[in-house]
Amino acid sequence: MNNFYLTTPIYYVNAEPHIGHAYTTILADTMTRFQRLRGRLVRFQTGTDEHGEKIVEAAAKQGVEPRQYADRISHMFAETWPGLNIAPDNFIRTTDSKHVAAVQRVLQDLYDKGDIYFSRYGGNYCVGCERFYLDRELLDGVCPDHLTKPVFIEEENYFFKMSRYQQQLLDHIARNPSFIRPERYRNEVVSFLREPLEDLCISRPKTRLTWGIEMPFDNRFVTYVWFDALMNYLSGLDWPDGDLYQRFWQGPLADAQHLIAKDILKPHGIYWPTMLMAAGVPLYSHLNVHGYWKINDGKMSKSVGNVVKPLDLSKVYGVDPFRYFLLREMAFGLDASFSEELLVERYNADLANDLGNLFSRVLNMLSQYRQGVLPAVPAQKPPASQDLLALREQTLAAYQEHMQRFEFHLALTSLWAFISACNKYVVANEPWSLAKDPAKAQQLDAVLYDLAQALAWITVLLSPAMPGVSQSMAQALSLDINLGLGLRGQDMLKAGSQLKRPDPIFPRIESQKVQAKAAKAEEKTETKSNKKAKKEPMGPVPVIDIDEFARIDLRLGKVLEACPVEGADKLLKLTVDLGEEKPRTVVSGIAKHYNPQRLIGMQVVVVANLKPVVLRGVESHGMILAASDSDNIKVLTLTDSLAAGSRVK
RNA sequence: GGCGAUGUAGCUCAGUUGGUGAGAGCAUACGGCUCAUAUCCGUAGUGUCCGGGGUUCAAGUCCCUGCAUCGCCA
Repeated sequence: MNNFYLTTPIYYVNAEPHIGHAYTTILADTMTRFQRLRGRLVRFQTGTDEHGEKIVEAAAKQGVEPRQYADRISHMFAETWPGLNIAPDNFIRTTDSKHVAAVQRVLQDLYDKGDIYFSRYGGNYCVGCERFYLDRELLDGVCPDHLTKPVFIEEENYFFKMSRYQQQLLDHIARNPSFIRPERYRNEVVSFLREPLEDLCISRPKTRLTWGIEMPFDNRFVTYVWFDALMNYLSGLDWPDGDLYQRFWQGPLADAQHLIAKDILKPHGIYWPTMLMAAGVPLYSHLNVHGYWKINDGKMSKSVGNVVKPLDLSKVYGVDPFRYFLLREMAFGLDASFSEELLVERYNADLANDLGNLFSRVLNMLSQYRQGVLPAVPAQKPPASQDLLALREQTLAAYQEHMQRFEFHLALTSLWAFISACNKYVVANEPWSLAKDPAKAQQLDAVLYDLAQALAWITVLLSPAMPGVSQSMAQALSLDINLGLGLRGQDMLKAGSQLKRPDPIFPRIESQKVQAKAAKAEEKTETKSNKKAKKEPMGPVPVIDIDEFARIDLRLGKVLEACPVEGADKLLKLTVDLGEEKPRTVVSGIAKHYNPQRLIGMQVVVVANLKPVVLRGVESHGMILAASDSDNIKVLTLTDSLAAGSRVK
């Protein structure tokens, strides 16, 4: 079982990516990074589901073809993932020709085999719901959702003989208790399977729907939802003949798993396995099911929610802390609440205080007492050293066990117990006291050695959840994170290597600031209606400390291009080199005071970590500093020249 | 309406097959340290284990019922 295949659902393109999509995909990314760390061959697939009536409607609303519409939203999904440090190996679309071919192939096979049949049936059809209702489902003869009377429609369609595989599936689940996990979801499926299954309607006549995959044996119909959507897991592996299919699904080393949210349990826990049985394809090994994020919880959504969507919080607090929060806060399988407040709490307690501070204090002591050079392997270890090592091994075992079961929150909890033990280890040994007594130099060496090795080890175990941050941690430690040695419990840092003392990796978020932020947002929405009211009087500016100032990333930039913004008399669109891969676009309100030509080549100071904003249709990534009095605006510049991107403070 | 899940300290959750005083983290209060991002370490509390009824020597843990929240209903 060395080849690990993990999929997310393919996301329906009737909505833009939101926190639910992000959560599933971040979990999958974390899991696949973990499996890679263990040395397994890994394939991680996500993608988009693009057919169906809703897409036709949505496209029509925007006056475009379904294909065009699907392209646009699908790209939106594909482009969201790298921004969240998510790196899928494959992005599949149900409009891909190879997917269409695979769907038609399986439909033809099952039709030939007699598992798909044609049948006429009549029923109460609710136009609003686009579905048929059984008599017992109706409320006093009307649709329970729309409260309208359904129309009786008689229609012919194709059906999949799902009922034929019901018992076989029950047997399979009985033999493989963790086929569907956590347990609660297996129970749900099993209890559903105790009732007789009805066959699955898998087609729509083209008179009602054309945006779909045509039935290979009847061109009057397209296939509806299930075969189209679920088959992506196989078509993405070039089923039936591809090497990938062999390696990741059918072969003896294959371990294929799905990850879904609980709302699509039935299609994945019942339809999909029975479809696989019918097609003679082996079943996946595990269906992993997670819960829902409740967003409208507490004040946050009211005060800040208008301004900040959950996904935008990743930009405010950092992608990796955002990932950590999602992984740690939700007990896998259960529902959880999402709010900015909870995110900040988690960030400060776990990341800033426990981990960030440990990292900082250890590297700082190494730097102060040993010039950042890692001491040699100590001949004599302090008594608590063995305990720390034992805990490390214990933690490693627990961490791996939980990760294998998708219990991310427990894996991280166990890692944090070790981080906490490291902090206790510092206090117990008091390196600052040892440093004052030259006779205790060896003891000090031993303590620092243990702590540095612990940090390296933490860095590795953290890397699946926080790939970006652990990369910079590794850099400070001169650690090659890709060695994967962390999982073997050995010391990874070489004695004598030079460690750096980095800036705080998780600067603490001041809660007062958060409150102030929320208050500001509230104020903003309130004053929006009476915009004209007044300009804010310049009251006394509150005193801030150096840390607060340090949160503003000021950089030296060189203006490459400058031109007016159409339809705005005050704005200039500037292209500024900040020493990054690509120059940035920055919009500045100085058009009345500067001729664009004069700005080109000028060195300016840019607020580099300002939240991007769209001004007159131009997206601005930063702000140019300028001084102004009642009549004039003057851009800040340098009399000498320095490299673009230099830090200003 | 049908099926299912959940309801344990202010918050988020653990509590194995019913059995020694009901736990953890965060938040709160107090004390200690000073290497560190006003961080870390230690100590302290609080709970009609959703309500009601039942089984049992013994129930947060099993049964019935009510309430609340959530999901699914092809």
